[in-house]
Amino acid sequence: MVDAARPADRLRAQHRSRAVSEIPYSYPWDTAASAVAEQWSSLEPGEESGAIVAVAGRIMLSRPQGKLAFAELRDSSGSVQLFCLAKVTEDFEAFTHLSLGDWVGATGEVVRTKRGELSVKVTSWQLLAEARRSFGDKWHGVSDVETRYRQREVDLWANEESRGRLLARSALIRNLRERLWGQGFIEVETPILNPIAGGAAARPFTTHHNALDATFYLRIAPELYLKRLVVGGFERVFEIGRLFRNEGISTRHNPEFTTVEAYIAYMDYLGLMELVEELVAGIVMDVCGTTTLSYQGQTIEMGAPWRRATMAELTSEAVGRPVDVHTDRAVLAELLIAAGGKAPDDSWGPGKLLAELFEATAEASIVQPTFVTDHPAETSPLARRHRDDPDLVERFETFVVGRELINGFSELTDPDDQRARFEEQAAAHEAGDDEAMLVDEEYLRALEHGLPPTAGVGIGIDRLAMLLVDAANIREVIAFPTLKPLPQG
RNA sequence: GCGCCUCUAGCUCAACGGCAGAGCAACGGACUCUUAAUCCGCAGGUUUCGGGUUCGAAUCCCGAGGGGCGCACCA
Repeated sequence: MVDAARPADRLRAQHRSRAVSEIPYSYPWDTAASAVAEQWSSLEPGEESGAIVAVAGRIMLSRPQGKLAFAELRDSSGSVQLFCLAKVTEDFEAFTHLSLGDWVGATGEVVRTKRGELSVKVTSWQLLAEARRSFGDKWHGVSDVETRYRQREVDLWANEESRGRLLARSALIRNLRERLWGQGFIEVETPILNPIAGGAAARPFTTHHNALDATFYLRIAPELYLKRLVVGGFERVFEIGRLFRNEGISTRHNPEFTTVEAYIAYMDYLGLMELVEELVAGIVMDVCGTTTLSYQGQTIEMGAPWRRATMAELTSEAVGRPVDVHTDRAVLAELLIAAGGKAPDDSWGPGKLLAELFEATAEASIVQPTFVTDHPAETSPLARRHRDDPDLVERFETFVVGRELINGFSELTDPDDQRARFEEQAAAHEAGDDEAMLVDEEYLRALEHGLPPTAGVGIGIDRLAMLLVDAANIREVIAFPTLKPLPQG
């Protein structure tokens, strides 16, 4: 648990506080720990390189030994040993009293010790920060989950795997950006404070702007704004950013989470599926070095192409009889009840029933990346109607290990149809569905200026990161996951 | 929101109705090639909090709080 300084920690601070007044404002380091290992790997035991380097980092282990002292210094690139001698090292006595966790800058010659450890033979060094609190057991690290999430700085200091997970996430986002830039996309930013929370079905967070005396909602999706930018003439746009949904927290859900949404003019959902599987497979290859992932004991093949099947096909397969959006309502409702799904509501049409039936039966059993396509129009108010069936839309969702990872479609460009769909949603909202959308007049006006045929997609970055690093819990790939605030006092 | 589990020193864990302990780190000391160094010494606790049962509670019971997992919610 988080706590004020306990006696042992206070003692530690008192003993060492004298040194803090001498902490410099900068340190002129010139060599990363990993660079020492790479450049002087051929030094023989006992050999001295003649090269003087300055390194900086955190003391992870300290082994003072009389007139000698060894310490492991870690920076963001790796670790290097510091080797001190009373005869050579300035302020040697103080060095032997360093604590685990202290930050130090050190200058000296690169040598390999008699016992074969590549080291910096320190001539001068400086304390850069003292660790007034210990991080815990140098062997076991910190495993308490609450400490790991609430005090991520401690987790990162103590646990190599935690550092690796966040680094992989960073590599993923960088790779994604570079790929999209390379394909002619421009990166944009759209409002997080929205007068209407649109673009998805979810309960929003509410806030208030004092000067305007207006209610705002934290965005639940950037979709509508991004399409307005396409209307404005940006033919390929994307945004990487945080979305906020006021719903339950689970191993797969954090109230604020990160997605990339991308819109491409002149493309439909068929072209988009190809773009998306190539994009994601490429990222996985670059970050992991392979497209074959091991996730929670299962082997996942992320290489393109991915399986494609319609929602009706997969649902039919799962329930053992053919069903689709034209199947009689009563039959679908009965199958849904039999499958133990959500209790059917009288207001639900066959589209909603089919979607629920899919979720209750087929969804969880999809392990390998699969494009589930051709959703009911009823549950997809922003997607364009299917060219072969007006009760369906041209949409896909990608599921991996039973989870929705990606959602995309041919965008609805017709303002009249969009208004009709909004009005259906608003009616449902009126009837008590607080996740249904409202009519967004600003968006409708934008469509009236002309949205060309466009395909759009959203990818859950956190969930993709979970796959890449084999994390069972979304909190492992979020630096500071949402937690219940601790009681005051 | 519901169910099950869990909370002991800075960290990792013992003690399971009978004196609250160990290892690590911290603090003091010895040691001229260490690798989780080794050795000697010292200190560190309202056992998450509040009630109750009992001669006696970290341990059993009730309540509160934090956390984990599952369910629900999440197209």
